[in-house]
Amino acid sequence: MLTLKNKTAALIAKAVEDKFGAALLSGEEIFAMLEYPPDKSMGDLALPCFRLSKTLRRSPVQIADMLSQSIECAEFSAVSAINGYLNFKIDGTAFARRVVSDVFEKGDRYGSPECGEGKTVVLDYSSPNVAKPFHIGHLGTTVIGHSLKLLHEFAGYKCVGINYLGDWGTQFGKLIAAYKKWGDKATVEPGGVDELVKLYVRVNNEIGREEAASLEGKPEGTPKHSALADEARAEFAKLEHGDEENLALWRWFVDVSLEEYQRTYKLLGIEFDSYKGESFYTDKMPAQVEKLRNMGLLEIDDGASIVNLDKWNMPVCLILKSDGTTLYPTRDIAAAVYRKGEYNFDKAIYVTSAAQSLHFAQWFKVVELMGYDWYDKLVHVPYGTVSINGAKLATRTGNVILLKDLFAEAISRVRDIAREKNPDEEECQRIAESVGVGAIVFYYLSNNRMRDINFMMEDALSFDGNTGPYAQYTYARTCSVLDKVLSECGEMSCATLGEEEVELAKTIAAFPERVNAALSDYEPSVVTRYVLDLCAAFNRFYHNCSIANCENADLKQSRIALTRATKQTLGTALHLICMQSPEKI
RNA sequence: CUACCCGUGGCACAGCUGGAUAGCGCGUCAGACUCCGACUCUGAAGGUCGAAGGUUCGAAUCCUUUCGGGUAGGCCA
Repeated sequence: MLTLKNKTAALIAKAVEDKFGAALLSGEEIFAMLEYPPDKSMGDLALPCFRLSKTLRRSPVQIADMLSQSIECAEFSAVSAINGYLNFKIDGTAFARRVVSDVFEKGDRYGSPECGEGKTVVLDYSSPNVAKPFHIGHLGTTVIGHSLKLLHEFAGYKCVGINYLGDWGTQFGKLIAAYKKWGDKATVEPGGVDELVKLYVRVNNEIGREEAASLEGKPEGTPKHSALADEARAEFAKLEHGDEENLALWRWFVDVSLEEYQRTYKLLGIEFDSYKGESFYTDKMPAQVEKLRNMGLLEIDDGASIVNLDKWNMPVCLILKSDGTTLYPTRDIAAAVYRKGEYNFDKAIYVTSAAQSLHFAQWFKVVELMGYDWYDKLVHVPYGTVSINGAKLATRTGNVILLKDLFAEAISRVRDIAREKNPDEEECQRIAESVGVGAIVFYYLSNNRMRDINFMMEDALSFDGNTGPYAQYTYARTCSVLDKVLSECGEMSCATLGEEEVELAKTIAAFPERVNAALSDYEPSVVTRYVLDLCAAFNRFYHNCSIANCENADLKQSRIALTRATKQTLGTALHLICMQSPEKI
C-alpha cells in the first residue's frame, strides 16, 4: 500500500499540473494528504480536496471532479469524485497478486523498514533491583523494551540489550547485616530471592523498631537511632572498600537473584547482551564529576553539588550529596558516557516508568551542558503505571503479583485446556508456556504505553476476544490449513478474488507502515493492534472461503498463497511483540 | 504550589500531523457448524468523545480555561 500511495501521489501531482498549470504541489505534499476512507465502499484511498481550493482557486467539488477525469492508472478500477473527495478504488485482484508476491520475495524480511543498516542502538530495559521481587511492575519495561529491541533488529539496527541491574547501594549493607545475623546458606540457596526479600523486610522492620524505641520518652526533635542501621552502614562501607567476605556475599546475592530472573526471561524469550549493573559504574563517576566541576557547571547548595537548570524550567539536578557521595543521575551520566565509548551508539533508549520522566529530562540536559554532542541520541521511553484490579501496587499490603506466579498461573490454565486435546505431556507444556505467557504479554502490549494499566487478572488470562491466544490460534490455523495442502505450491493465479480475499491482502499490505509507526513512536502496541486486524481479516476470509476444499483450482492456489502470506506476516508480527507462534495449539 | 501524563458506550481500550455515518473486544440480546481446528464468524442494543469557550469550510483530534484521576518535584533509586 505504501508504494501504491507513493505512486498515487505522483499521479495526482501530475494531474494537478496538467489541469492547473505549473507544479503547484509536490508529490510529497499530496502524499501527506492522502488518507484511507472510513468506509471501504467509498474507495481504498482518498484525497480530500478542501485544502487545495485556496491554491487552486476552485471549489473542492470542482477540483475533485477535474482531477478524477484526468487520472488513469491500471492499478485503479475506479477514480471518482464525491463531495470534494477524490476517491480511488484499487483493482483488488491485481493488488492482491502484487502484495503476495512481495511477501514471498521478502520472506521474513517482509515489513522491515530497512532503515537501521550500519547503525547501533543501545537499549536499557528491565533492570530489576537485585534481591528484590520481580513483580508485575517490571513487566512494562521488560516487555516494551524487548519489543523495541526486536523492532530495531528487524529494521536492521545492531542492538545491544542492557540489563542495568540495581546491584549496588546501601540496601546491600542492610542485606549483608541481616544475613550475618539471621541468614544461612541452607535457606537462601533453595529459597532464592524470596529468602533474600524476607531478610530485607526483617532488617527494615527491625531498624524501624529500634528507631521508634530510641525516641521513646525523649524530647521532641531527638534524632532517631538504630544500632542495626549503623551496622548496615558499616557493612556497606566494608563492601565498598573491597572486604572479601562482603564482596563474596554480595556476588552471591546477585547470582542467586539473576538465576531466578533468568527463568522469567527464558519464558519470555529474552536474552541480554550485557548485565553491567550499577556497581560497574562506581569507579567511572569521579571523572564525570570532575568534568562538571572543571566546566563550572557545579554549584554548591546546602552542601550538596548541583547543576542549576532554572533556565530550562526544571528543578536542580543533584550530582553529589552533602557528604560527597554520588546519586542516581551521577551514575546514569557515567553509564551513558561509558556506553557511548563502548558501543558508539546512534541511539540509546531507556525504557522506564513515566514517574522517572523528570529525572531523565534533567540528566539528559546535563549531558548536553557537558558538551557531549551525542546528547540528542538519548531517548527516554516512558510508560504508565500498573494497578491490579483497580488497586495500586503495594508491597506492604501484599497487593503485588510476582511475575513468576503470574506466568505459572497462566501456564497452568492453558495446560488444563491443552491436555484435553493433546495427550503428549511434553508438548502440552511447551504449548502452555508459549500461549500462557503470550496471553499476558499480549494483554500488556495492547495498550498505548503511556496509559496507566489496570491489570485485570481475568481479562489478562482470558482466551476470548482480542487476546494473545486468539492471535496464536489464528496462526496455528494457517499452519493447519497449509498442512492439508502440503503438496501444492500455492502461487497467486489469475482467478478473480472476492471481497474477503482482497481485504486480507490489503491488511497484509498495511504491515510495513504499521511497523514504521511502531518504530518511530516507540510504540509496540501499534503492532499488537495490527496483529488483531490481520487475525480478523484472516478469520473472516477463512470463514467465508474454502481453501483446501476449494473446487476451483485456480482460486484454490490463490487462497493457499494468501494463507501462506498471512502466516508469514502474522509470524513476523507476533515475533515483534515478544510472542511465540506455535504451529499447533 | 509547579510541571508532565491520562479522561471516548456498563467494563477495558483504538482513533489524536483536523476531514465523509466515532471503531474493536468483554459483557448483554439474537443468529450461523453434513464445511479446511467454534479459542470462529454474522447481526442488534448501547456514546452530548469529562465540561465550557475559541480557531476552521470542517474538531474526539489544534488553542485557552476548567473539573476529575495519576506521577514527579535538592541529599532514595
